[in-house]
Amino acid sequence: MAARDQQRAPTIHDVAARCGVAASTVSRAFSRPERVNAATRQRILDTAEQMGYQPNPIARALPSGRTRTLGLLVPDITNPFFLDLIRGAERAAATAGYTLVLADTEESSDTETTVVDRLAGAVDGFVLASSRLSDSRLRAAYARKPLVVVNRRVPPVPGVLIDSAQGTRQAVEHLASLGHRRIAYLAGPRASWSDARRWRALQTVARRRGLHAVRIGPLAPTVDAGVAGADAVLLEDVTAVVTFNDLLAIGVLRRLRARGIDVPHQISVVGCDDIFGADFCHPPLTTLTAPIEAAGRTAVDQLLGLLDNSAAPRRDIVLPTRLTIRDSTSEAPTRLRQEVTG
Amino acid sequence: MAARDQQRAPTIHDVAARCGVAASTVSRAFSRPERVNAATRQRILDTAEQMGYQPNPIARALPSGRTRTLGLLVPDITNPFFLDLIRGAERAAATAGYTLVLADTEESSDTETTVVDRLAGAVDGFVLASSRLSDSRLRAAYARKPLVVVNRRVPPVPGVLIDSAQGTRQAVEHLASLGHRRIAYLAGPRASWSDARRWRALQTVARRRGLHAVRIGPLAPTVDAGVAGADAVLLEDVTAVVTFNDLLAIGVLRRLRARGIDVPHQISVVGCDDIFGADFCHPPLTTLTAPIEAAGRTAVDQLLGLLDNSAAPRRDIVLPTRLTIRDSTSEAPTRLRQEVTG
DNA sequence: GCAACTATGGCAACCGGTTGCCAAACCTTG
DNA sequence: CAAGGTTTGGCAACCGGTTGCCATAGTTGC
Repeated sequence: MAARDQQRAPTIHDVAARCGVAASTVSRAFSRPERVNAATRQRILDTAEQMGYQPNPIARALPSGRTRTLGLLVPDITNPFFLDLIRGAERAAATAGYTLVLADTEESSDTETTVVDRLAGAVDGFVLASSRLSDSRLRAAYARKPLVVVNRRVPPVPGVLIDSAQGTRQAVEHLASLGHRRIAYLAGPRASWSDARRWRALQTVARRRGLHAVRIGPLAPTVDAGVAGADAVLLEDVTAVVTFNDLLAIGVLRRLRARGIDVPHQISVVGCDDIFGADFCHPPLTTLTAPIEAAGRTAVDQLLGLLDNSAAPRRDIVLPTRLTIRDSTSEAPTRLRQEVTG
Repeated sequence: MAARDQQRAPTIHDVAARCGVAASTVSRAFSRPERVNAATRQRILDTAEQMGYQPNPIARALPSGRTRTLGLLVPDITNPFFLDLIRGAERAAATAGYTLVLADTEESSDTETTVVDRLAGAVDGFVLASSRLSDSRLRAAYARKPLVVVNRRVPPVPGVLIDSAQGTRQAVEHLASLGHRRIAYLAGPRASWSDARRWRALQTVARRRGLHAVRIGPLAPTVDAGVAGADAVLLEDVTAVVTFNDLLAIGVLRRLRARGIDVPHQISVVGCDDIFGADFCHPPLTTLTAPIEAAGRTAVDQLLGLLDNSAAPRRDIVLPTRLTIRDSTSEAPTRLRQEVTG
């Protein structure tokens, strides 16, 4: 079976020859029906069908400069958070007849730059999720190509933001009403916009409710980091932990369990995102449910809007989170010291 | 900020003009360094660098017919199994300097055909994971384009197979040694190659060990189907369930828990794949660990091998699974009837 | 019956690279 | 110094479509 003999795909010229017309007529039969006689057109369409003609997207893209392809860059495919994001983006792209190119930037700003440069000529625009690029580099990229960022705020680059501030408020009030007085926040990556937002929201509500809040981190947004973070939490005199994301929370649950600490009765844990698994880990995780798939979808829709620049001057789109209460939170233990510090 | 003014990217001609050479010389400066004077070449490279020239991948692909892009089609992005597969494929593609196009075929053979047709001109080859295409359609596609299938055996199309037969044998022997005599198999989709393999392996070992095995299904490979399947399991007089995949197993765990049935002491559960979450569900799942990411990587490597048809006539690559014992299996309950039937 | 208009299809340039072929310039060598 | 060989760079065709412009034929109106 040596060399595979790819039979060359029929081109517009093959169809034209078979029909006895010019290639341009065949082209128009597809793209400008009104410019060609109905009978001729039908004949061309029939022959094309019969020959199995498929327009070559590459050749089509060259003159027009439009590939009907979108690039989605994520810092780490490994993270299930991005699974939902990819899913939403893929759905939206497919619906619009666009193709999605997926790339992992490996949490590296340099890799991200390289990939953007390499792909720039091959896609009509980018969705950069949790970009590690600096603001200025993002703006520079935006000047070259249509671009939407997810979970970054870099005007004038349009962004889709999952805002956990509101959800965080709910989470802290939930904890407060359960009698918790001292809580820890397990922070995410230093550069994360979401992390900053969440910590600020948490602090604000904690102050208003008279709770004491300590920040631990920054940490990588992974299960392993959560395992390590749990030990740090135990050094603090707290009865509840709020984590940057569910991966961290799951790591915390695992470690606390290994150390024989009962969740939620000794320590309550609140995650963020409600990723796959948050509902069946042990105990099922109280978490901030984030519309991740919607974010992916929205980002692509925004990008498509940018592409036909018909669209009005756009602003960031903020999607809210909400608290989902499961079994990893309960009343604060009474046996621990709980003097209110302020 | 009305219409975005995309500054046109510099082309080979712009660089050529700036250097006072012909475009072809610039092209050769990149692709055939030995065909151009070292000094000239350096001058060109410098100007290109300074002008921010990036070769246009589309234009490059047109004459060569090679896009350095691979298409990965999965039946359902929602399934975390494919997350690992995507990850492996993306890594392998990136390593080889290839770009990955991702598409969801929505479990539909027609969608899959459409997507393959649409993408055929834009990619150098396909990886079809758990394809829903018929054998003949797969062979037809293979005649048109380099192609690798995952978890399908359709000679002469090269395949990467995660073979759970060996692992299934281990799983059944594990259950047998724990005293289980009657086990149920929760089957996956009807068209699944893996499902057929597993059921056959399970039956064979069961017979040899004098166990009774019943098959329940076919079922969709989802958590919800597992929830429903659990009830069917309870109608059978069994002490253990082996499921087609972890999603089903997680559904079973959830349902049994809801019905107050203790896993593993009343019923043992064995999953398959060891997806994200299998280690932290409750109880942590005994499962067949499948090298999913390796499968994605291998499939892409196979495909790349096909592309420089240097490669020798290739055969299917079979990757083994192995049993990972966690806490969802234990000794068979003694209070249940256990007469050996057979 | 002729001018003016419309419908239809072909020609050729173009998108941005790649590459076969040729020619000029330079280098060897006897 | 001439003959032959080697370097080096330019020209032009090509990949497979799209599209502006023109020509022809057919239609309409007066």
